[in-house]
Amino acid sequence: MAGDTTAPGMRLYRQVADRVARIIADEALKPGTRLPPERELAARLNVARSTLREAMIALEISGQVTIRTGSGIYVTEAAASAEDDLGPSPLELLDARELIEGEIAARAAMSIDANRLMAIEASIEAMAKAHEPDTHREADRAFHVGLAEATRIDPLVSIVDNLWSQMFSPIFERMGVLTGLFGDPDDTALRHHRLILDALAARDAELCRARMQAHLIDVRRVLLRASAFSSDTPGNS
Amino acid sequence: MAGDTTAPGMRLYRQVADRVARIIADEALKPGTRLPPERELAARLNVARSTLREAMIALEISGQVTIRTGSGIYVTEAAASAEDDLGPSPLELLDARELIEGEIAARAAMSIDANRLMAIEASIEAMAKAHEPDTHREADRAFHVGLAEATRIDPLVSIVDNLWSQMFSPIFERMGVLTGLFGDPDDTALRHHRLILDALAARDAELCRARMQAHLIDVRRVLLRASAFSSDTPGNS
DNA sequence: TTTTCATTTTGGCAAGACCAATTTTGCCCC
DNA sequence: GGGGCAAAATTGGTCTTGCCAAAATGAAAA
Repeated sequence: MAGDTTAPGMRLYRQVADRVARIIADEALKPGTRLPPERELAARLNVARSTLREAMIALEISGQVTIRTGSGIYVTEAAASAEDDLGPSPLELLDARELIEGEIAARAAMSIDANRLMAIEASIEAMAKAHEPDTHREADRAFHVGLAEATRIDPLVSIVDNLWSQMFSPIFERMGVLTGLFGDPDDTALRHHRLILDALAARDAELCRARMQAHLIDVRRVLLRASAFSSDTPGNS
Repeated sequence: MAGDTTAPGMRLYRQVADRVARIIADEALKPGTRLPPERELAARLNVARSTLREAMIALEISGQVTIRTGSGIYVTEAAASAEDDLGPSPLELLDARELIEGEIAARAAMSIDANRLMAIEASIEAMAKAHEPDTHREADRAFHVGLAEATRIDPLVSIVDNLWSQMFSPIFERMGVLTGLFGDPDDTALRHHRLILDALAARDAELCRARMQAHLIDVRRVLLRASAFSSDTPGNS
């Protein structure tokens, strides 16, 4: 995978933006460093200045560089670490999820309605029938997000959704954990989801919280076991 | 030129991007709608095509439009609601904060070290000495974020930080609530922060949670009182 | 009606020119 | 030598023109 970073079909300004971003990362340019002038960069990358310019605007919008009229283009803080940002460690994410989703489960038990209950049940069935990791994972996500939706507190939905997305950051993928979670022999996750659903239907907030926490602790167990096959420890950095 | 929406000092491509975004919002263009061709748009807005092009790339990067070579520029889903997206209602955000920050406080009580404790104490002192709303608000933020940091769970820091940022979305500002919070006669928030600090120093998790929740409930009270002066009710859409 | 293909439309990219903000340079004066 | 100031060089900002390639269009052919 040492090959090109960008597909040849992609528009030039994107390829250029990627290349410049890579230069920043590779040469470990400190925040505040000034990039070569547009004209020079354009010449070096064999593109017109207009194209180079579009690329820089793309980088500016995504917060990687700051353009100062008449002065130059400077790399920002975000850019320096953009490349090797592995995100929070999976275990840390699980810490956060245990703390938050436990409460969400409890709250959901009190505020859930029939429709949400059905939606969550549907996600469980979908997970049971899933033949591929992707489908399985998506159903899993639907369950946890659905629980957040049941609280009727929108910000919580975003938070759970975000935490979930981060679970599949590069480092996590590299550990091959998703397959580990999917390949769990008797699908403990599925069993746990069903247990939570029962508690939810019974409107038992305490039980919900406890079972959700137990579920996430088990995810941690699977996670640790899966990462044992990897040479790296899952600890951050 | 007609009354511009954006400051004249801003670079043209940004002004153009804003104007196009406003057109999309004003005319309520549905996702999938095709915008006029670049040449035509450029002419209508009195800018060069290259500039119009930079603006469209900015919009593309920020996910508001999709550009298809040889076909046209189409508005995406995100764009349609971008303009009138007031974000979650403040009360909803408080719901989320009560649920999450209560647990964070409890957890912080168990994992905080001397340094974090000092940092949090510093934020309280800063808030006490604050003469302007901005300074006061910043110290307030430092307190809540500091608490999250004390848990040593990074994702929680991001979450608290985000929730805090959203508290000051357009709708919230419009309600003049920040001044309301700042102008609180005897600064109840400051008193509450001190109480939480005490519980934190005593490593009393339960007390921490309770006091944090009490604090946020009080914030809600102030919030509601402040919004009473507004014609709009703070309820979500 | 369906298919094919030339035409038109639309975005993609390049090159050159000039303007405006900023930075640098060099000179004058103290 | 040091400080201040103005010209010059540097650098991003914008416009214009030109041509190419992909996609959509519509007429002609099957």
